[in-house]
Amino acid sequence: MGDDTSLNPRHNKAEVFARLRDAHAREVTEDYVEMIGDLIAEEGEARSVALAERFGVTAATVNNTIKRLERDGYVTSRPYRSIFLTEKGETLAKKCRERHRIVYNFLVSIGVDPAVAEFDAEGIEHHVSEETLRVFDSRLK
Amino acid sequence: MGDDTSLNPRHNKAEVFARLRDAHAREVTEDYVEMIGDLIAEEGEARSVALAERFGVTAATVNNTIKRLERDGYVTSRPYRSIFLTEKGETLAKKCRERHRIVYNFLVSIGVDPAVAEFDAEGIEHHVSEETLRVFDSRLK
DNA sequence: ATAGCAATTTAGCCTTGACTAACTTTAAAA
DNA sequence: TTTTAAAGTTAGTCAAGGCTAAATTGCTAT
Repeated sequence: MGDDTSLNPRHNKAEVFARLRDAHAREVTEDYVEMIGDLIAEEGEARSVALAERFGVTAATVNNTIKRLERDGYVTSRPYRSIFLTEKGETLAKKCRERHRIVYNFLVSIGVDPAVAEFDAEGIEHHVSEETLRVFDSRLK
Repeated sequence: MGDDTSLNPRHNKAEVFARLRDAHAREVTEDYVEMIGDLIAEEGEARSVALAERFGVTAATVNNTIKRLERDGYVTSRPYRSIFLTEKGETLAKKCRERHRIVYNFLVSIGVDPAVAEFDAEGIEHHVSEETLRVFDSRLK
């Protein structure tokens, strides 16, 4: 606040878009830790090949992404071995899973077809603030 | 359908993520045509400097994006002059503005603070399917 | 024990969308 | 009319997130 653009609220959109760009930067990370968590729960371990199949990307792309997640402290991995979540990754995965659940259930509760809700929730979940999430959740009670 | 992954619905997520990636590719385009439309409506013309200020990016970034929008047929522009929407751009802008309005009004209607709703709508609008949008809209009646 | 296949990694390429720095054009003030 | 500031453009860089092709590793069945 205090800059010239804040005088007119109609023109003060830059912050909104800056936060939007931040959200984008986090999306792939969130989707990966969530999926790695799912794979460990469902299949006992998270392998590159399973991530590639579920995201619909190549193994090379998965490899790149896992390196970045490792660099950023969300996962650990050793060459030719499966992938593990760190504490940090585990925490994020849990938060994302819960958020996904709330968004999905909310959409279904207002009458969206479950298949469509699954689709939309995957995109929407990354852009729902804590406050909006609480409103969604309160509507499920 | 018909591929091996479709046998187990839990594992058939690739299509969801492919559509999510498509949505991302369209987001910047949608935000720009919407903003260009707003600027023309509010100020009579859309200049690079105004786009840069409202999105919170540099003039160089705006320039790059406008070139891409021009390549893709959404806008026309001549060097050192203001930017115009084509028919195609106009149509998209109108659709986006309407979608934004519905998402925003829906969030406010369920109790989200207007400032938060403005924030969240900017991210959510790109990930709401036609069907979910209709459900949102029907709830506003 | 090893041959061969599946999984993983590496290398190199592309586009998008961001940046800075330097340059050019336009338009307004002196 | 000239100077100068604002606006726009260009060039070069970077990271993310895709891809293909080729090399390497690990596992399994013979």
